[in-house]
Amino acid sequence: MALMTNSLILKLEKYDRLSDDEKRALDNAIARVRIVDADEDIIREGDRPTDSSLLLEGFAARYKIVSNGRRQISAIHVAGDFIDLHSFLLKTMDHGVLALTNCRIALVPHATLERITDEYPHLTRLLWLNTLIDGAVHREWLTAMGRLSATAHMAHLICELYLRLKAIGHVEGDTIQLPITQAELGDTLGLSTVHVNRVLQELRKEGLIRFQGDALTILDWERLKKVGEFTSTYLSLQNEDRQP
Amino acid sequence: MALMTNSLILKLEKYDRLSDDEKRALDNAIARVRIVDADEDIIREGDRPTDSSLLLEGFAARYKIVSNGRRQISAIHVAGDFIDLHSFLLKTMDHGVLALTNCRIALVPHATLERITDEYPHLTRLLWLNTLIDGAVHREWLTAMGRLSATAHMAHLICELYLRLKAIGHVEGDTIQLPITQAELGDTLGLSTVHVNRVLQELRKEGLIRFQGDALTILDWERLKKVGEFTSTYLSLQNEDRQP
DNA sequence: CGTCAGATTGAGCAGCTTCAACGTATGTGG
DNA sequence: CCACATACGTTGAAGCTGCTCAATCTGACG
Repeated sequence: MALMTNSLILKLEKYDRLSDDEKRALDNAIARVRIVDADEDIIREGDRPTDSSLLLEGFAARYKIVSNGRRQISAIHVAGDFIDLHSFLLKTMDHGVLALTNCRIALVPHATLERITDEYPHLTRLLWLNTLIDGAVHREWLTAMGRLSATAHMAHLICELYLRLKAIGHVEGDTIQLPITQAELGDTLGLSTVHVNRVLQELRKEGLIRFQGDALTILDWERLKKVGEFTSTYLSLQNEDRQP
Repeated sequence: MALMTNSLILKLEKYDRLSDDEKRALDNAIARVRIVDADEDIIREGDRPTDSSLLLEGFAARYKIVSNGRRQISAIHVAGDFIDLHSFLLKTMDHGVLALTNCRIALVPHATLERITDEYPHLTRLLWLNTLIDGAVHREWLTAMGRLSATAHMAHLICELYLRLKAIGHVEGDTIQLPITQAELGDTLGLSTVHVNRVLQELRKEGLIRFQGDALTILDWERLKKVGEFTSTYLSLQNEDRQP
C-alpha cells in the first residue's frame, strides 16, 4: 500500500515499531492535501488551526517577527516533519510557518488527533516524542546561538540539516539540496546577511563545504562536526532501545 | 487532602479541569521525594533516568556545556515545573539540570507515566501540553536571543519570570525572589557576566526594576514589557478555551 | 578579622552590524 | 532578442555592541 504518511511513518519507526493498525490510523488521519507556494505563509502567528500540518514535500520554517521587522527562524522543516503538531494542544500558534519552497502538506484534523490519543496510547507517545525532539532541537539551537561563534553555529546547522536530510534519504553522495537563501540562514542563526556570506566563505576556504546554488556538499565531515561542536544525539535518529 | 502535586495540579488546571480521579492518579504517581542542594546537579547530560522530576520547591536550570567550558542555560524552572518530563520518552538527557537553590523534588517513575498514558488520555494530553509549553518558551528565547538587544532580552526574561512566579503565587506586591547570580543570568542570555551587570544597571537607571540581593521589584511593568517586546501568550497562562 | 562569592568598574579589543555599492544569474515584456 | 527588472550573492569601510582582562568593592559568614 502506498501510504500518504510514508515519510512520517519512516521517521516514527526510527523510534519504535508501529503496528499495521497504527499505520492505518495515521494514514486515515489525513483529511486532505494542500499545496503552498514558496514564500507563502503556511500558518500565521495567532492562528487557531483546526488541523495540524504534516509536510510531505518541500522545506518550511517556523518564524517570529519582532518589532523592528526583524525575523527569527526557530525551526527548519523537511519532508516527514509534523510542522505544527503542537497546535493540536497549544491551540493558538505562537509563531508563523513559512514555505521556503513549494510545499505539499497533509492536513490532520485535531479531532482525529484527539481520537488517536484516546484510542492509541502507544502511537500517542510516538507523536508526543516527535514534539519532544523539536524541543531538543530548540535547546541545541539556543546553545549554539548563545555560546558558539557565528562560524561554529553555521557549521552546526549544516551538520544538523545534513543528517536530517540523510535520515529521509535526501542525500546524494555527500550533497544535499538546500534551497535556503543567505538572508534566511541569517534569520535562522541570528546574523546579518552580510555576515552569513562571510562565514560561508570561511567554511569554503577551510575546505569544509562547497555551496553553489542550492547544492551543498560536505567536503570534510569530521572537521565540520568539530568546528560546529556537533554531536547528533539530540536528534534521536538512532533507534536506541526506546519503547514508547 | 494535601496533595504532593499541588503546584503542578494548580498549573495543569490553568489549562483544563482535572477530574478527582486524574488528580489522584497524579498524586499516586510520586514514588519518593528527593532533596538536592544548591549548585548540585539534579540530572546530568547523558543520564538515562528511570523517573521524571517534578520540582516542588526551589529554582532549577537546564543547561549544556560547550567545548571551551562555556555554559548555556536553556530553561529556568520554578515550583510546579516538570523539569524533565521529556526524559520519559526521550530516554537520554540531552542536557543537565542544575539546582539553582536547594530543591525539593518529587520523582515520578517512567513506568507510572506509561501507565498514565495507557489509562488517562485526557491527563496525558495535559502532560503533553506541559512539554509543548516548554517548547514555546524555547522558541521565544531563541527569538529574544537572535533578534533582541541584550537589554531587551534581559527585560524579556524578567517579564517572563515575573509572570510565571505570579502564576504560582510567588509574588509579593511587585516583588519576586530571584535567587540567580549575574553569571547565571549571563549563561541564560548568552552574555558575559560583565555585560549582564551593565544591562541591569541600565534597567535600574531607567526606573524599570529594583534588584537587590534576590529581591527583584518591577517598578514600571508597562515600560518593562515594552522594552522587552514582551507578550505573554506563549506562556499559555490564561485558560483560553482549550479542551485537551 | 580574614575569606570568599558575587557585584561593579574601567580600558582596550573583537565580532558582528550597517550602509552602500557592485556583481551575477534568471526571468519577462516589448 | 534585447532592455530591464528582480532576487540573490559579494565586497569594503566604518562603527557599535558586547567581550576580555584585570582590578576593586561589598556583604555574609566562620
